[in-house]
Amino acid sequence: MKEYNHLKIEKKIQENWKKKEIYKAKDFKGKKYYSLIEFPYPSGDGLHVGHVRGQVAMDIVSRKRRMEGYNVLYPIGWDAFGLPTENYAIKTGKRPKVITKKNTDTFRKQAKSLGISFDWSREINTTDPAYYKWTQWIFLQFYKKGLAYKAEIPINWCPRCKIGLANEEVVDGKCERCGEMTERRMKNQWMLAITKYAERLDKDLDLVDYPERVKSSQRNWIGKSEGSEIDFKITLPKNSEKLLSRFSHSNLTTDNESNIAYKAESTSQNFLGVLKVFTTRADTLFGVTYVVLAPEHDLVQKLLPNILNKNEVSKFIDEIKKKSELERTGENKEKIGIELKGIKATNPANGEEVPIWIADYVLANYGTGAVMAVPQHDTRDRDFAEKYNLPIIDRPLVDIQEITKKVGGKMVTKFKLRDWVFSRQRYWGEPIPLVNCDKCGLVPLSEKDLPLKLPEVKKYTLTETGESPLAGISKWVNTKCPKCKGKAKRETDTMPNWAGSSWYYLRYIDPKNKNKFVDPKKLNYWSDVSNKDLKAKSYKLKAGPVDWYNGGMEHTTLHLLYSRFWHKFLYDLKLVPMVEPYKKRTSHGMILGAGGVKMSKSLGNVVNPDDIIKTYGADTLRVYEMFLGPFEDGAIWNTESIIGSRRFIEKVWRIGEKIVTKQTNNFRNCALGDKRTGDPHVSENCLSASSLALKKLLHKTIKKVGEDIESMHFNTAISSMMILATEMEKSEFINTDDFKKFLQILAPFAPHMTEELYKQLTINNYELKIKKEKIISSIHLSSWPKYDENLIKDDEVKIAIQVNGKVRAEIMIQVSESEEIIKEKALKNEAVLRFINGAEIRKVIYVKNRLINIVI
RNA sequence: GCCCGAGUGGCGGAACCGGUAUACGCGCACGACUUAAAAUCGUGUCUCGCAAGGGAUGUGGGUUCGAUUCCCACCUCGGGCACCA
Repeated sequence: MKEYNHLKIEKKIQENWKKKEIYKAKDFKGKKYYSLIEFPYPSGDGLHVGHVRGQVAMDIVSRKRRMEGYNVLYPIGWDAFGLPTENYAIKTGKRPKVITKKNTDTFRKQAKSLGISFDWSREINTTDPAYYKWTQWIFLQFYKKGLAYKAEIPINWCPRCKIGLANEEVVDGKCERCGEMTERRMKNQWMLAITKYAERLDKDLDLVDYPERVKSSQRNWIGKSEGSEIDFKITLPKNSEKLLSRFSHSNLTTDNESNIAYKAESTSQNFLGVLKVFTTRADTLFGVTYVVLAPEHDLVQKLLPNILNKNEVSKFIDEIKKKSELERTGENKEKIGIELKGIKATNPANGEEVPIWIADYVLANYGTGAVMAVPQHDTRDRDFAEKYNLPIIDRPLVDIQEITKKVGGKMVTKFKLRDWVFSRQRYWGEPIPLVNCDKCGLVPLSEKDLPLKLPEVKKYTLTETGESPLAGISKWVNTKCPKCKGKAKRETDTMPNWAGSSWYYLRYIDPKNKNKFVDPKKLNYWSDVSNKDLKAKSYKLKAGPVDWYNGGMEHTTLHLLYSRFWHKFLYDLKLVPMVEPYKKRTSHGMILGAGGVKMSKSLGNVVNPDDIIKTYGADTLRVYEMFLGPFEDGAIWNTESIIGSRRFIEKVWRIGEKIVTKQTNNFRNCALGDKRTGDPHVSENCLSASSLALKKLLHKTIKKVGEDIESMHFNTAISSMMILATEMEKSEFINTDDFKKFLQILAPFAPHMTEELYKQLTINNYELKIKKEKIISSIHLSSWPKYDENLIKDDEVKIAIQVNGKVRAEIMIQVSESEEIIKEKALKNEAVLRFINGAEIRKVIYVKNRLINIVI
């Protein structure tokens, strides 16, 4: 045994793992555990230290589960469709497929060099036709159920590049490439009706174990709110003089029968329509002084003939429509609007006629696209009222439910969530598998024609009209209708990069299946659904197949929500057994560069894991990243501190070396066993006080590390192992079995070094030679050590003695000693007496095994 | 503006359920080993004070025998959402 050479050891151990396939998950074998990380986008920059953090954390969990006897599925794949690859292809002329191949090769090599225990036999790639066949297939199921539909919606249009941009490509309202301000333009887009699942996506968060911040962020995004829908009748103004006088003299009663009666009057020939508003504050109905419609509201066009200032209004609407989302909703944007002159709305609560306005601060796609304005209670309405000199009146509040009922409205639930814009005018994505037939209209491809492969193109840039590059390949576009065999054209849009990642966790279960997206039997196994469960149907309102899913906070409202939506849809089609895909979700914080800034190429502060592995080794990098700080928080990278983790690894190595070369006294040489600890190898005689203390410390550490891994407190787990290593190195006597237990709990963190030492120790273990036991193949398949309850209890503890809450002395006590005796001891203590100084003792508080507080 | 999260040494951070604040690591200083250096090991390292002792967990209050922990107000930073009626 020689000096610790991480390069040699790690290479050797990794080759051995590969040969023996020890991380392969086997279907239908024993109790399963499914741990998952978000599969990375294989960018040209290679693996980031941030990826490493998440992969290592779940690797630790997965390794511990294996040692606990679970059949663990810890898979990996590539979320490879996406813009950076496509942009790189445009710039270099290289084929996206080739770029992706190169990048995934790099990522794979890097993950392997980190010693992550992925099951490489299940690797998937979203750009592989064998994979996206099923992405397209699921899309067609959405289509068949009417949940995938086409709609004219506004997109971000860059007037200089003459292309439509995805929201991700618009930065501060400007085109990411040329910096031109983008405009809104109407375009026919594919949509997925996620809003149909809004209620369930909100409610079912109760069924899963997600961090509170993730749940609240999703709930925020879904934006459920309960309110009232109330109708305002629109009429030509009548009795305007009478109304004005009413307005100024009306008393402040809230329960006004004559006002309600007034409602009937308005159903005259002046009636023009009904304006439905949504409000969460129906209680303020008596404070309404005007109503506002979104400029895009359908009713506006219908009312136009009756509006006196229709030219001005039309002009106003045109201007608003041209504006981008940012211009319209940007920060501190001043609200603009225009009154629809010549018509009035009637407040159903008191029959008052109020003016009707349209304004940019009312959104067409939320609620009913119209609001009742109560400047007294709403700051936005107040701003607007002040600007346009609209009345602001104060009226008493009434009961929401009561008033809603009284005015003939109803209580409703609304969501902020909007349907998902599912098409991209891009090349590097899954083609949408439908054709437009002149005769039959939109026709989906049949399953046997899937996958609809992405064709090769010469240019990846968009066409002149802003369509996908696919639109330029007439050979591909012009096809036959699957239904009537007549002429048809393919859809040329592709899916967003969120498509492939919405169901990938299911494919890992059965990655090579050619006939189904996943085999239901395998899915049931990996979801822990037994035949018995199937009969009882008790499993449905649970989450699975994934037991533990770790990923970044940045995916909380997009990927995580989208994949929950797809899963629920598949559940409704009876294709997956449970309503939720992920039982438990955790999120890690970002790793930042020095000074707490994001790592970026332009700042030159990007840390390449390859360099760290080369210099310090994968084990050191793994320990370092886990030791950085609390896993769920962000962390600041500091290359200078890595040395601490390396020292720790080397320290453990030195202890191992000492044992292997027999430079230490080993309890094993003592005969008989130890009755107290039940360890057959340890004799009572050999167990000196110091070595018993070491044994106790070991068992406490086993307990702590086990618990800390479960709660992802990796930093404190490592800290406790550092303490143990220091104590072991100091100790004259080290029990080989005890040291092996230490190696086992360290193994998930530093899998290479511990594997090597474990092997060395096993080979050198003379008892095993005597027993002719088989040499254990890998520490990672050994059993997670159990701690001894008796050994984690202390017989003696140090407690503090406080006088008036201040620590004045410390004493050792036996745990078995009674409270009275301990208090007596404390009151006799010299230092304590000095502070009491004859004063009257009012109270003595004893906290078991902690402290005594004497109040004087 | 709203919703989360967080403020502890020179730095990253510990502290269970309200019970000895500053574990562990980095850095720094000194010492041992060495011809020397590196590595390693040891000692020290919040602050004021010679000491006895006092003061410190963003700030100011409160509850309590006792508060980093609970409550109220405020300040700062990070993240998310943002004209959502």
